[in-house]
Parts: sequence; C-alpha cells; structure tokens
Amino acid sequence: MPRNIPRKTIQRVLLYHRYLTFLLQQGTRDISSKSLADILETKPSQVRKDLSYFGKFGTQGAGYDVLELRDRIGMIMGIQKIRKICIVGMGNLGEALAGYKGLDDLGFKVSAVFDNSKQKIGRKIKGFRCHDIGKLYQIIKKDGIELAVLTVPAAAAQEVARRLEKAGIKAILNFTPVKLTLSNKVKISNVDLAVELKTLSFFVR
Amino acid sequence: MPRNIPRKTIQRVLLYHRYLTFLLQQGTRDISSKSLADILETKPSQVRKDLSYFGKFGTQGAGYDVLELRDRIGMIMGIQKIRKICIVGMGNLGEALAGYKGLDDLGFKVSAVFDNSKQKIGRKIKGFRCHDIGKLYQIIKKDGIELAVLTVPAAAAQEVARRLEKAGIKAILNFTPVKLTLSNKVKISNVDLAVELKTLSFFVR
DNA sequence: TAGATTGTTAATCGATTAACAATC
DNA sequence: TAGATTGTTAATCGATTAACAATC
Repeated sequence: MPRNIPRKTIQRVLLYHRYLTFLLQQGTRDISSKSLADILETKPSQVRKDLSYFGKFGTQGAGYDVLELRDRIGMIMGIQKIRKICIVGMGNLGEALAGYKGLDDLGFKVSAVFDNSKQKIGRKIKGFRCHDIGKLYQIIKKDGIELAVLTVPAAAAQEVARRLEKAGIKAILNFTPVKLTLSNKVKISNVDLAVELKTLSFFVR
Repeated sequence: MPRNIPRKTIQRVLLYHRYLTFLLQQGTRDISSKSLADILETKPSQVRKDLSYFGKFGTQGAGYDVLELRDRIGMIMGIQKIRKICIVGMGNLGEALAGYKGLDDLGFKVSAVFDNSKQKIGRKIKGFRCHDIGKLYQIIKKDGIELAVLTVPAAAAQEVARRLEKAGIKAILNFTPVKLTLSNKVKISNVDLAVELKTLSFFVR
C-alpha cells in the first residue's frame, strides 16, 4: 500500500509508537496530534502528515484513541514480529550489544555472534557461543537470520558485508566508518560514532 | 566567519576529512570534487557547496591539493584539539565505549566515567576508576570536561542530563531513547539504537 | 449547534543539484 | 590557447508547515 515513505517519517512514527506505549501505561486513553507534537518537539501537521502515509487513524474533532493508534502503527511497522539477528565482530561494541537486554524487548533475537579470532571462537560471550566468521554463510542460511549488526574493524567491513549479502541478510546496522557498497536490495543504516562525536566537537569549538 | 551551517554539511565535511586522510596515506596528492563525490556517493556540486561554507580551497582547472584541503578542514573543524569527555552510565554500552581504543585517535580523552551502583563505584572499569554519579558536578568542573556520553537507563536520563548541564557540559552524545530537554546552549546528538533497528526491520518487513 | 480536530491540499522553507562564468 | 574544474548563482526537488474544508 504505502508509496515510498521518507525514512524520517518512519523514524518519527516509531517514536510516536514508543510514546503511545508510554501513554498507555500511564492510563491515557485519547490524544490529539497537537499534544503528540508538543512532546516530540514537532508540529501537529507533521504528525498528521506522517500518519497519512499509512492511512486514517483519528476522529475529526476528537483526536486519536491511544490504544488503537498504537496497535495499528505497530501492525504496519511489523513491530510485533520477532526478527533473528546476528552480531558480527565481537570487539567492545559487539560484545556490548550482545549483552544488551533491551534487544529482547524490541523483538530482536540474537541468533548468532561471530568473530575471526581463535581466542573467541567456540567460547561463550555474554551467553552466546561465538562462531567462526568463516561459517557466516551456513549459519545465517540455516537459522534464517534476517538482520546483521556489523561491528568488525573498518578494514574488514566491506568484505564481510558482501558475505552477509551472499548469505541472504536483508538489512545491516553498520557501526563501521566504511561506506558499504552492496546491491540496493540490502537496507543499510549507518551509525558513525566518530562523526557524531566530531560533530559535537565542532559545535563546542 | 561561517553563517549557520547545516549539520549535514558538517557531517559530510568530516567524511571528506576522513577520506582525504586515507588518500594521503595512499600517497594521492590531488583530487577533484568529482572524484571525492564519487567515492562518498554524492555530487561534485554538493562537495563544492559544502566547502564553500568555510572558504575557498581549490584551484580552478586543477582541483584540490589533498594535504592542504585535509589540513585546512582539520583546522576549521577543530579536529586536532583534544577534548575531555566523560561517560555516564557504566552498563554494557558505557563500558564498551570506555574500552573503545578509537577514541584516543579521534582526539577524545576519557577523563572520567560514572555510575550510581555501589558495585561499580571505586572499581576500575576498562582501566578507568568509576566515580559516584553524585560527584558529577565537582569532577566535571575540576577536570574541565566538555563533552559527555550519556548511557544511563532511560528513567534517569533527563535528570542526569540536567546535572550535566549545570556542571558546564557543552555537548552530549545521547544514547538513551529520551528526548532531552535542556537550554539550547547544550548541543545534543542522539543515537537511538532501537529506532535504527526498527527502521531496518520495517524495510525488511 | 458550536467547538475541536482530523485529513489533505497548498505554501513555504531548506537542502540538493545543475548551470555557468571565472580562471588556472 | 584549449581543457578542466572551481566557486557561486539559479533551478529543482523534497520535506515541513500552514491553511482549511470536512465532520465528529
């Protein structure tokens, strides 16, 4: 149904979903685009515009039913579906993510973690048996893993990414500072800590 | 000198800087906006426009001198200056960042790490003595720490952020899912892992 | 009914891209 | 000089915001 939707819209809608869940816990039943916008520091028309990509959710004059809006967004975003992910590269960051309990609540199941170091392969890291990165293909295939978190050193990133694609990975959360070149079937999000920090650094200058 | 520059421009210029450094190591001496754009998957006019916020760097007909461009960008971005940072919240992520060797090379010196748990206060974590979060103010003041990385649980985020501001922190890299409300003197970058993962999840749906 | 608020269209704003004169 | 490529202005594109008819 939806045309091509701006990534920013998707991200904001996910924020709406998160906040609606919070409202629900508080016992709030109804909300207007105005109040939603105020909290998330945006405009009511932005909220309505974002939602309009996906359908009609409100009642004129009355606003939105928190539970209904939350659940329908959840459906559309596929939020309930549990996704199998793998973490590739068990350095500081990879290990931290493996140990991050929040992933479960978000519906991500860590199905495998990989590294190439002899010291790590076969050992348990944060409760996950660490696999040889050489077995990427067979394990991803066998387990039907959809998403990968890439936390390998920069020098290995492009090569590993290609192998992830070959293995059928559909999306990569890329923590390396490398601009990955893959077929555009694979969705990529980049988190570039160096650039984030340096950007702040610039503003403080 | 520079008017108000889009954050995206700053981030791209930082990418140019990183790539120019790489070119330098390779021994490449000259480059055009065209080649730079190709690598970074943008347009030559984008590169020139971005640079034009900061001055003139090239020679008509000949392009840019890699070393000169790199160094001048470095100057403007304040890239050489060493910044003192602190990490607040020694959970999985905080600990990983404390252990991340890359920070040094980026010019960030971890001057303090904080947590509120009795188990962690006073102990060494990744080589850093963990301080009581209650001492945020005095330690930040005393050491002249400018930047903070916020990796506390969501419930504590807003309150801790306010105390960071009071202590004189100028910029926060916020890993919590909370929209921080502070005076706009404090620069904030948000890294929202949940939203990043869920966004990918949506595209894979 | 009167007041409120939606969904959608139109206007505005800002960022990206193209065009081109300047010039090495 | 001819060719290349800059820096900058103008055009285009896309996203945000405002406006408003529809209607609960």
